[in-house]
Amino acid sequence: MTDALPEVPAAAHSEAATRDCVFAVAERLFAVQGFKNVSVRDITGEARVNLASVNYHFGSKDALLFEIFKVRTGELNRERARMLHEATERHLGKPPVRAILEALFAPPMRWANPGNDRRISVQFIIRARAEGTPAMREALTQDVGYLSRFAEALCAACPNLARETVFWRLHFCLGMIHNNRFAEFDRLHALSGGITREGDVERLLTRMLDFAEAGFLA
Amino acid sequence: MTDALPEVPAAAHSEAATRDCVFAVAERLFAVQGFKNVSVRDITGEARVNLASVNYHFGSKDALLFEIFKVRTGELNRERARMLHEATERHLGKPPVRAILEALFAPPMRWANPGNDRRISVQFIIRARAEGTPAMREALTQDVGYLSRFAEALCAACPNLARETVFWRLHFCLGMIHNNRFAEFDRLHALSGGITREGDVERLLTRMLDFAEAGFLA
DNA sequence: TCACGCTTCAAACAGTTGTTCGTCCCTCGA
DNA sequence: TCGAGGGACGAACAACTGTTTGAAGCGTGA
Repeated sequence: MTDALPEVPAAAHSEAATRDCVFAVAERLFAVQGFKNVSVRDITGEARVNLASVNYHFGSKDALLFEIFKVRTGELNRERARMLHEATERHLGKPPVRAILEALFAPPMRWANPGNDRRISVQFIIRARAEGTPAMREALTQDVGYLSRFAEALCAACPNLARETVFWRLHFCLGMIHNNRFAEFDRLHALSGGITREGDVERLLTRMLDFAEAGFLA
Repeated sequence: MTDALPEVPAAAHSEAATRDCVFAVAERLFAVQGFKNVSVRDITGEARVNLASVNYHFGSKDALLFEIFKVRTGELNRERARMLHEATERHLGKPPVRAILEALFAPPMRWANPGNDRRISVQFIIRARAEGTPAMREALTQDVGYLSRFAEALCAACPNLARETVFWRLHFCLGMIHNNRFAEFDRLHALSGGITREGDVERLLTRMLDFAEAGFLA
């Protein structure tokens, strides 16, 4: 065991390099292994920073998780809101169902494109939703704001549907997204005998929109 | 702290009462709090049995989780297969899409009915799928058998669809089910302002079938 | 009555966890 | 040149983790 060479001494930059590095490594490890399966030592070890860095820069391990969650969901929701806004303008205030759903589906799907930097962020968000802490769940419940805009747009696009029905179908659509985890893709791949490839994200997005749009207009 | 009264001394029955009790308590705690958030001491404490019971009866904490998972998924899949078989006979070997999807959706939805004993089992399965251990993921991948029967039935019911498309849409349907967690219902309830009640499970099942059937026939 | 098995029990084990402490380094402004 | 302060560092802490151990309790059949 002579490979414990310190090499570069954690890059003693004056900027907040260690903080960013901890953030990035933690996001990746959390996304792949889950929150409770990753220790502070795993993070600081892989990031080649001191053990105390997490508590110094973020306060606690839970606060680190919550910070990543806040940042990433904020980015995602802003992008979704932007696309919904564009669709609203493009369709003169009354976007059709498919355009609304595209604003909901496209950002996470495009970010999850293999090779995209944000791919791991999407996986983090999906996992965080599944095994979130009480603090995160509360934040999600209060964060209902951006989603309600989608709900209202859908209600306007489907005036013949009861509001209750629109909310349920929106719930079903969210389920379609949140099921797009690595493990689920692997399982689908095994089930289909290998004919389902997720390489072409745009194609998959079209598939999801076809399915969800038809379901919404049922 | 004088309330540590032993009361009934863990019910020294001759049958495997402790084993069953550990099984039931562990299932409930796992379902509500997640696997890593529940310690062996939490389980044995709530079950009022000795700490070593888990390792004695199940071998390890992981093996206990895996055992619960095997039992519950086995029950669920058998019920699904039974309903698919019935639908196949009822429709003379060619069940329509809706009947197939009902065989897939109805068992977990009916079990999740408030007041049903199996409600907590459904929540356990959903959570286990989300944060499963590698052993469970492997079991799920090999367990593809019962699902492939659904895939084949759907292919037969939709001869105009490409097989690839059928598999993807089946994947979307599974996402709709797996999103039915307590936390998601709470969030939907907050989003809709309280108009979405999950009390009537049959109604919800109908909603899911309406949505999924239309999506499949798109 | 004895001895054998299955089960339960209290206690301890060794390892890991998140967090905190005091010290050192290095940079920037006076 | 000096002093100050933000940051990194190694080390230690106390709590909790899953698991193991050896003894004790227990009912059953000989």
